[in-house]
Parts: sequence; structure tokens; C-alpha cells
Amino acid sequence: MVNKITDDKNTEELILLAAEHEFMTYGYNGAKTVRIASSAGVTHAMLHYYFRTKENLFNKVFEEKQKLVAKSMEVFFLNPDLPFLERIKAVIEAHFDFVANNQALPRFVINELISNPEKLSLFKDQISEFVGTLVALIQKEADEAAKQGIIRRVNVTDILIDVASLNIFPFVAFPLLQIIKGDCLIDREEFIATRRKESVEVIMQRLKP
Amino acid sequence: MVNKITDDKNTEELILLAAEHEFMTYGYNGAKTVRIASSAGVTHAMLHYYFRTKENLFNKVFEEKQKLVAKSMEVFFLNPDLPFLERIKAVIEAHFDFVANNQALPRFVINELISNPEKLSLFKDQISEFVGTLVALIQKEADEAAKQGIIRRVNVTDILIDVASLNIFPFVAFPLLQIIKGDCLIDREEFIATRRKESVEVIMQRLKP
DNA sequence: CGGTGAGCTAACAATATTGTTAAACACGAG
DNA sequence: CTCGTGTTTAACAATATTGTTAGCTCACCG
Repeated sequence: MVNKITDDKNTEELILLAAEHEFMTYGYNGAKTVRIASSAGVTHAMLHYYFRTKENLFNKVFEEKQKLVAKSMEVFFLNPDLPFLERIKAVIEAHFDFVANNQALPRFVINELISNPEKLSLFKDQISEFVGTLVALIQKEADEAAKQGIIRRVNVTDILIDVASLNIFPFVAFPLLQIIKGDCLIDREEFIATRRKESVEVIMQRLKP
Repeated sequence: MVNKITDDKNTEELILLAAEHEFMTYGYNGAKTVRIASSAGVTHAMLHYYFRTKENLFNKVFEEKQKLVAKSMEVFFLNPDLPFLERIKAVIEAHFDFVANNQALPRFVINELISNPEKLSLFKDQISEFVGTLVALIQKEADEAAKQGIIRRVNVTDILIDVASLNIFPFVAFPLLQIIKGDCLIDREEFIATRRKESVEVIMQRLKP
């Protein structure tokens, strides 16, 4: 081998990459270790050599995805200096863009957390504090803005669920939504652009006094 | 046996019911035929006696669920005589109630359609015509209402996706949303009531001129 | 009654999937 | 060079899961 170090890293990394794709596409139960190995271009035994078990390998992948989800929520701290409404708009767009760049992520994480309640409670422990302070913070800002007559008085939790719904669901259900769009086969780019604008406008209308 | 006919029907029916629960809970790949048989209280062989293969049994279940989804869209024809806005409100509520009464349905159908593109195109063939005329019809009504100044001029497709997102996503992601609600463990009933109202209000605001 | 057939059971067969092992290999350190 | 260590391979083992079969039971029908 010309470059051992590179090759070394590659084998483990190749397996991880193939596993990521496999698990994201088929879910834990639908994923097959032989297919992971073959699409990584390594023998089946290598997978067990590096990761011991399928579950182990899955956890490696899943932890990353879980972190990614947690990270996606940091967008709500963006642009603290902008005027309230502009800031909200930017936040919604940033969150939408994150989802658009990780289209398979929500369905994957939701599915796996639902079928693994023990993972769900771990995840909860990891982020519930963070989310709690986040919601409280935004609620305070929103109350302030409401006092100034900039927006309606709202329950921030409800608004956040609205945002998540509007930003995530269209990607989860994209194959089905194509049916609604029926006749005119949609350009995916155009669909994304439209939904992005729609999410923002819906929430903006909702916040109006 | 005291009552042969009843028992006959029961065995097949018991398997179907157990299978429905198993497939809805774990998906096709996660579902195990032995677990279906045992939770139906019959021997493993009976399952193959009545349904031949796992896939066959799955299709029986899935077709029903698919029909249910198609049927759920009929609510959009409700209350044709009410004033436009009241009618929309009633329709959103009816659709929400349907989802609330079939909470596991959307995630199941979406997951299976995504992992079975051939089923997706079958489903598309089944309902795309229906959906097409439905959208066209509502669009015409909406244009009329807009002309009269009752609502903004809107693209009905976008609104329908909004409605679907707001009505479906909170149930799909319910376990995760409990994390957002964090501290105060939510009463499920209260959560549903809140989301029901929220869906209607969001869309109503969106439609305002 | 005897036999016929649908429903049923237990045991088995076949396959798919995951996991293991012994031996070969590559390669740097001593 | 050769020893040791980490990597790789091919073949195998173990288990899980689906599917099949031969034969039993029993109500029913002539």
C-alpha cells in the first residue's frame, strides 16, 4: 500500500459512511450489515472487527445525528441584535435551511427515538435543560415585544411547534406531496423556495397583533 | 368447539388485528411473524396457512390503511353550504380530528411508501385524479372568496400543505415535543385541544386579506 | 357410520442475517 | 532479518426469521 495511514482511516471511515447512508435510508431494522460492508467496499468481517456489533455501529451513527438535531436548535439564538420580527424571520429561515440541508434527518431520528424509548429518555436528559431555558428566554422576549405592540401576545411553545411542523413536515412527506402537486411535476428547488417563504409568512401573520 | 363459524372468522381476524398492531408499531422490517402469531394467540403456522407470506399479510393491512388515508381527504368536501371561512374552519377541524383518532397512521404510511417506491406510484395512481380535482375545486372557491374580499388571494396547494403539516406533525413528533414542554408533563388531551385550536387560528390568520 | 375437508398443530426445512475464528498479510521497530 | 502488532480475508458458526409439511381433530354430510 502506498499510504498506510490514509488507508487505515479509510476503512473505518468508509464503513461509517456506508452505515450512515444505510441506516438513514432503511432504518435500524431495514439496514443489513452485509449491504453496509459491500457498499463500503470492505469484507463483512471488517465491520465486526471495527465495530463489534450492528447495534454498536448504529449507535455511532445515531449519536452524531442526535448531536446534529441538538445543534439545529442553536439557530434560535441567532441575531440577538436584530429587531424582534426580523430576528424571528431570520431564525425561521435558518432553521428551514438546516432542515433542507438534512432532509432525511428528522424522519430518521423521530423513527428511531419512537422505537427506542430508552434512547428517547437519554436524548431528553441531554437537551431538556437547554430547551427549557431557550423557550423561557424567547417567551420573555416575546412578552416584551407584545407589550410594545410589535406582536400579539403568544405562547412561544405553540409557535415553536408551528415552526417545526411547517419546516419539517414538507420534507418528511415530500414523496406524498408530489401527488398533491400531481399534474405539474415539481422542481425540487422551486418547492423548497416556496415552502421557505410560506413558513416565514405563515408565522409572521400569526404573530401580527 | 361450540361455535365453529365464529371461531373460524376469529382466527383469521385475530391474526389480522395482531398484524395491524405489529406493523403499525414496528414497520414492515421491524415486524416479526412469530410475534404476530403469538400476540394473536395462534400458532405460527396458522399465519402462513391463512396468509401464505409475511408480505401478503402486510399488504392486507397496508391496503386498509391506504384507503383510510384516501378517505381522510374526503373531509375537504364537507359543509359545502357554509360561508367560506366557516367551512374552512370546519374542514381543518375535521381533518385534525381524523388524525387525532389515527395518530399512528401518518408515520406508518409515509414510512412504508418511502421505502417502497413501487407502492408509492400505485398509491399515486389511485388518488392523484381525485386530489387533482379536489385542489382545482377548492382553488376556484378560494379565488371566488378572494374576489369578494373575504380572504387573501392564495395558492391552495400551499395552504393544504400548511394544514397537513400543522395537523400531522405534532402527532408524529409527539414524543419529542414532550421534551420541549419539558418541565410540565403534558396532559395529552390538553395538548390535542391546544393544537386543534392553533391549527385553525394559524390558517385563519394566513387567509386574512 | 365412514369419509371428507377445513382448521389446526408440532416438528421440521430453508434462508437470511449476524457474529466469530484461524490463518494470512503488511509493515515498522528492534 | 524477524518479531510483534494491527489489519484483512475466507470460511465457518450461531441465531433469527420465514416458510413448509405430514398428519391430527372434528364438525358435517351423504
